[in-house]
Amino acid sequence: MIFEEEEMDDKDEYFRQLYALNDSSDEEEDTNNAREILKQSSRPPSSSFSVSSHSFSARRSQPSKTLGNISAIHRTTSAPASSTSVVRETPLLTRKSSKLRYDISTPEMNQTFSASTPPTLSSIPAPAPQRSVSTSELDTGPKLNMVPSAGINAMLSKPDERKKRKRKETPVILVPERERIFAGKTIFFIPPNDKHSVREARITNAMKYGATWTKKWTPDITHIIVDKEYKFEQIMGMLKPLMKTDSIPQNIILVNDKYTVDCIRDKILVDETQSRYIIRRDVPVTEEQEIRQPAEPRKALRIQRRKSKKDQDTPDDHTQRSEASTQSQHPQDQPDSSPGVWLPTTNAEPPVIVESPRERSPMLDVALGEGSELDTAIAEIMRFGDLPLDDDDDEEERPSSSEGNTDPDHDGSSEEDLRPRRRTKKRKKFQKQGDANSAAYVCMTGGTGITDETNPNRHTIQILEKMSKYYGRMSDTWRELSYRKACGTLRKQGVWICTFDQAFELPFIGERIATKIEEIAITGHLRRLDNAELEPEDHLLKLFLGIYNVGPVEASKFIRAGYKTLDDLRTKARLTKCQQIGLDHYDDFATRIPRDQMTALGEIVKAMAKPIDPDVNPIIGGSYRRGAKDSGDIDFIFTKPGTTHAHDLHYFLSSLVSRLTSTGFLTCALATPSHRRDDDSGSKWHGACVLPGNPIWRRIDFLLVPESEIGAALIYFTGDDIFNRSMRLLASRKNMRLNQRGLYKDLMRGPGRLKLNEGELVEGSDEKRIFEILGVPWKKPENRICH
DNA sequence: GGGCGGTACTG
DNA sequence: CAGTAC
DNA sequence: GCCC
Repeated sequence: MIFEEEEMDDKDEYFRQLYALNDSSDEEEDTNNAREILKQSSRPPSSSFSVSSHSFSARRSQPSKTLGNISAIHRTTSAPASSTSVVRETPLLTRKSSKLRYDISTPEMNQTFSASTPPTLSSIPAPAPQRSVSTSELDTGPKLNMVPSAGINAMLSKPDERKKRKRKETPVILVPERERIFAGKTIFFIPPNDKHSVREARITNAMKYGATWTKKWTPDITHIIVDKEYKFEQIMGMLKPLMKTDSIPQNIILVNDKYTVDCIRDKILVDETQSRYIIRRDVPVTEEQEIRQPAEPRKALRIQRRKSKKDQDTPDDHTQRSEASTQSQHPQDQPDSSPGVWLPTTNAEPPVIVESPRERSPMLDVALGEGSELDTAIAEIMRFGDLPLDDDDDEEERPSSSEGNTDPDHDGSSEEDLRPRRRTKKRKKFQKQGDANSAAYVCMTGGTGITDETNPNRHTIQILEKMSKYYGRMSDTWRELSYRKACGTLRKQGVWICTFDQAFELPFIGERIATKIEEIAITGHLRRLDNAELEPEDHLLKLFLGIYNVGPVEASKFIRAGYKTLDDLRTKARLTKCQQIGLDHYDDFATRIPRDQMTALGEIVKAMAKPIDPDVNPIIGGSYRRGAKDSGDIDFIFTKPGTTHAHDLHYFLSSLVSRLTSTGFLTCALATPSHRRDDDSGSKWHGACVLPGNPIWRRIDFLLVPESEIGAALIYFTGDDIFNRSMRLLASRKNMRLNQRGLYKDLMRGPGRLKLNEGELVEGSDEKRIFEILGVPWKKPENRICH
């Protein structure tokens, strides 16, 4: 399929450049069980592994050890060679400039490529200019070489029309006229293409704000934006032949790539002479270069980014700051519902913003009452000052908030200690800790599953969800969980979370995820994910894990055995009965069930249940009860007044199942209540069913619940997962225990949180009471979507 | 540095 | 008990 | 991964 091919190419190219740029991705040293298992097994078969699998004693003697090792590896080892070697590839960029070639051809060099010609006048209506020109001529040939020695000419994509690769050409949508800070500016980027996604985003953004992008040297260039990898000498080497002079004209602003970012962020053309925009030199500054590239910014701004700002923070600044920051958001993102905030339409843009974004006047803090519109805007600016701008060169930022300083309230008291405490320790509101402090529990706030297109964080969530799933595949349980929780938080935000600080403030979003959120906001990608999904094993894992009853261990075994396709499994692998079914209906089970079909299925079951026992009350749980538009499977809870044991409903279940089976509604059983021990339980039935007229097999679950436990069971079967776990965790923090049977109190836990007793049942039948007792505000099912 | 929900069914 | 699923 |  052509499309995919192209996609691949794009990706390929993307990574090539990515690595070449030495964007030291924040490589985690995470590896994973599955991969490790695979690795282990890829050793020669003679290794101990095969022995252990054959010899009971060997296996017996090792098991825990093996596991221990694995998880140790899992945690601490550096990534597998394969991934590190790729990433660490050294940049080709720092080659000597002496090798620059000056073979710049002159002819049509003077043609501006600005997409749809300069919207020079800010009065131009704003027919979204297409960036088509700029992107249409992606060079596919000898992959564009970003080595400076190749010179600009080589960097320019050849307009050859060989296979024209169409790329999604998202037209640039201009921001409102008055925000077009780059209107009338013509920008020349180095390298002069948009092949690197980060640069592409940068260029697109600039154009959104009114810039004209030129890929060729023209007289009307006003700005040159240079990727940070380039040294001054290299640039001059490249530019001289174009300019035909030895120095850059006075009227052209030469800055590094932080410049546009800052300008857009501050909605103003920032002072380009700041040192942070200077392009570094290889050699100590020789000033025979009379270019307008001040070695030191003339205006010694004391704005040395967040640090200095932080240092000025007074203690009370803290409180205000944190208070404000939980409330304020980027103005343009404020949901109109919030009162007292700055709205884009109210053109109440505080002048202070433009004046001197970075120098906050203490006066302002005083002058503005809380809740004032400016207030939030200012808080925002203050946050900006705190931004870990995208400087990657002097890496090692983000000191991992490791200061043990737990009470931010009175630490700087003695003096403005210069201790660069970067951020008020991530202190989520809630200080009451006598009791389980509630911020940590999603169930307290619930979640609105605003997943639809209206959610401003949709894209970010999608990507983070992929990360979560990826880690799930890798059996990295805890990272998976973390990402899911982060998604839940993000989902609840009414505004677009696009900066590190913004994200970091939120519960369940820490340093690492906040960084990723910012990256996603800026580039639209997450390198870590792009990376991860490139791993070939990952595809297989994904494939095999899709089989019902195949988990990480089995899937790894399959991969280890060399199976590549589902057909391989069909013909070669030994599968359990359930797995066989799962395989046969791989696509079926992967297909979501639309809500109306859920309802239809429900009607069938209910109709069948009625004659068996009219008192039995069937409830559809799961995502359906949460109001989902579609579901992965359908869950039924059967309960009946007066029952106290699931056992009381066994007769019902067996009758129901046999009747539904005979009508052809149920197509198979995957797990049936065990009668092995007749203690109790035996309350669960898993299988598959079909909707008459529809060949797709659907997963269906039945759960028998005595009336006395229905409340707890509803919670359990309504979910979602994260909500449940959080409820249970909360319970356990209160020395209680919540399971699908009920809420128990006075639970004693020993070391290692071993259960010492069962606890005393306090509530099982009333869903709301359980919330109440746990101190959780009642949440309707549709507000329990946290994942 | 240790937590991370708690249970039921299969083989 | 390990593995899987809910 | 995040939180305590």
